Amino acid sequence: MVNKVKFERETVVRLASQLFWEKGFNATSTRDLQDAINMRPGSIYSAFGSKEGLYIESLKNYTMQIEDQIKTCLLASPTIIGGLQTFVENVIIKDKKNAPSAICMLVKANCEFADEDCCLYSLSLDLSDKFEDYLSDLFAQAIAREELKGEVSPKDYARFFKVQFTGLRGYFNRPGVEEIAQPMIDQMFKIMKTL
Amino acid sequence: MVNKVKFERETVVRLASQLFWEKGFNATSTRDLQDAINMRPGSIYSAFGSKEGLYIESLKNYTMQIEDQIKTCLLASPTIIGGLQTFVENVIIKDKKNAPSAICMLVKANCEFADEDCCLYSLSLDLSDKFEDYLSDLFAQAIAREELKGEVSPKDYARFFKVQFTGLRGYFNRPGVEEIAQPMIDQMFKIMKTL
DNA sequence: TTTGATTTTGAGCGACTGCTCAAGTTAAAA
DNA sequence: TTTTAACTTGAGCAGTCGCTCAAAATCAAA
Repeated sequence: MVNKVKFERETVVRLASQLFWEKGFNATSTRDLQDAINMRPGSIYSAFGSKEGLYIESLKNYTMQIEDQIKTCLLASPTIIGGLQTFVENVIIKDKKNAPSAICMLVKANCEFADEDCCLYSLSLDLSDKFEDYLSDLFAQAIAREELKGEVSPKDYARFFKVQFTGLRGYFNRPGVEEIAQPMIDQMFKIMKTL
Repeated sequence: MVNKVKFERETVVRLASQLFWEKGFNATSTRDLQDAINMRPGSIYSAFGSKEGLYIESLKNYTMQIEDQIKTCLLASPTIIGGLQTFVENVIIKDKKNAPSAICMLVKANCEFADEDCCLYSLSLDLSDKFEDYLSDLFAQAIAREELKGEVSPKDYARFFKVQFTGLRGYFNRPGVEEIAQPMIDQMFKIMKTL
């Protein structure tokens, strides 16, 4: 090889991810992306093939980051449910100031792509399924550790978690409701333990 | 007056509403709209001022239709909570086949417009607030009729309802999970009664 | 029937879109 | 130092966008 790429793929994808997360796929122009990731069209298209290609990699990267964030919370908590609650609090309360949007990028993707044949729509479903599976595993462990009663299946806990988490993030996607976030998260976990 | 408009404003706005709801604001081109509402650019722009103007009227119309739908359910039910549950079941289960999207158009709007200065973003917040107020009134009545315990404020019930409803609609925005909708809605209302 | 204010039409403008590719730059290997 | 394959650059293409406006069509009133 006589020459190497000059950009760091991971860094570039994270930057693109931030922009796509904030503005959505359609409202992000390739010029916006050029500025955000500091690459010219030729380089972008040789590295990612298309705007869609870059979006795909951005969305996968986003999902990976979410799972990493959960893993970090789990390591810092003696219980799985406690770790999950910290994660939810971090996302809804702590990160809110800096995050590109209060709403999950996966949910935004699922909202934006109406056509069921659209490959970005199916990608959002695939990643969402994988995330649900990951959550199911966690809840299975939580049941095994007797953190939860287990009268309900791990899958049902995962579904409940996703519905609550998505609903809450949507509700808090606006200014001036910060003070009620903590009690609503407390309520979510209190209810979960009674399922 | 020497000449009258030939289109029916209500019909046109409903048609536009369907298209905007399905595809979102950015992904709906003025050509798409022309075809959907059967009007030429000149007529559209003299009647609505801009694509944004038509969207604003469409979103307001959508919100009005939702409240009408709730009112219909309330009239057919002896209790307020029963009427609300029928409404939720209609939206999530019955309407799913025909509706442009499983996700509320207001939520889609709130997702799509990232810029806080964007007037469509503030509109989505305004309409969402009004809907929450409408729900609060309903829950206040439900408490007065002793359908709910009332240890929690009407506003808190409204918030709970919105979070659950939005979360559920997001979860069911995909094929192949139809059979678990009813139990999840039952769960939502069961939990609400214990608040 | 004629008039004339009003509405409808659609060709097409300027701006912007995603993307291409020839020319320029880079740096390891010869 | 020269060579050369790989990478970067950015002018610019073809297509689409939101929107305008002169001309045609409409129809109640005169």
